[in-house]
Amino acid sequence: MNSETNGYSLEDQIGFLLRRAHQRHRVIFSRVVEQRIAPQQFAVLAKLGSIGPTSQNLLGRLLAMDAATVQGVVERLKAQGLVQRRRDPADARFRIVELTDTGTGLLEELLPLAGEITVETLAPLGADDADTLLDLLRRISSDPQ
Amino acid sequence: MNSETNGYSLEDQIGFLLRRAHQRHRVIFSRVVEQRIAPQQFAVLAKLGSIGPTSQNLLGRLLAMDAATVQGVVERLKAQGLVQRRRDPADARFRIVELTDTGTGLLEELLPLAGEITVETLAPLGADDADTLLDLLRRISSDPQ
DNA sequence: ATAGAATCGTTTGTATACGAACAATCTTCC
DNA sequence: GGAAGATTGTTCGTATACAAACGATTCTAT
Repeated sequence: MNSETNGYSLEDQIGFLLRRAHQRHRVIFSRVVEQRIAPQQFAVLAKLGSIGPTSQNLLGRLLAMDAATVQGVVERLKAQGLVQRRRDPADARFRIVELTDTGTGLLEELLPLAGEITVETLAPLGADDADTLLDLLRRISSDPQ
Repeated sequence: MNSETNGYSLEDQIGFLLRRAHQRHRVIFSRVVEQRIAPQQFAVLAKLGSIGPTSQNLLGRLLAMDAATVQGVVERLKAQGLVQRRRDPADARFRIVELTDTGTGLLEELLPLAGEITVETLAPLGADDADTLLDLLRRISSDPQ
């Protein structure tokens, strides 16, 4: 089996291209925020900043993160003192996650940089193509049937 | 700070959309191959199938994987008996990775399914839009400056 | 020939991701 | 009011991903 005997080209598969694009994004993210925070950790801070204190599970759903994954992300944020957790008095199952003052401070510092990350990642494209790409990605970002 | 006081929308950021699209792809991949192999493990098998025995590092470069990452992927493939490793007699630094018969067999079984994964992932789009998406992704998949 | 640079691969530490099993809690519904 | 079922969050196991430090080996320039 070799390249002559099959027509499969890894480099043309959507999975490979998504992975590459994501890699590029991570590098840019990391550089722009100067390694001060990891991407998903920032996503949690941003979401908390826009909707306020929330249960961990809802947070996960809003950010498209697995319950086990949010757990880890929130845990790491807590270890850095950026968020805190408390039980919901009305329902002891819930754990309300909220920004600390430190977390709010960092978020306010980083928010202005966030748009820059998308712009830089899309830099090889013109404005129209960039919009098209975002639109097409939105259309395939729904859950599979 | 809340949604009224800042114009940042996480859901419109390229990183979030790439992540979501990648998630969708993983789910489809996993279902189509019936959990018989992980995505990057399949990528290694496919690459070995098309170019033959290769050093681990070159394999990584061709697949856009970090040296440490390929190491792990190859290790797991080896544990399953799908590839084997030997030293390059000409240069003792290199470790040549090659498919075993079992690995070749599995690859031949799965290759026909591979195209299906891309097709299903792109299913929400028409043929033209799908081509456009692949093209746009290719253009932002290069390494950042 | 040899010191210094470069390359290859490994290991360690950190950060996602997700399936599966589980305890605690809450809701439903008889 | 109590059993059955649903929901929330945790833990465990596995699979990427990548930075950084490292040992072994090879190359390069003198």
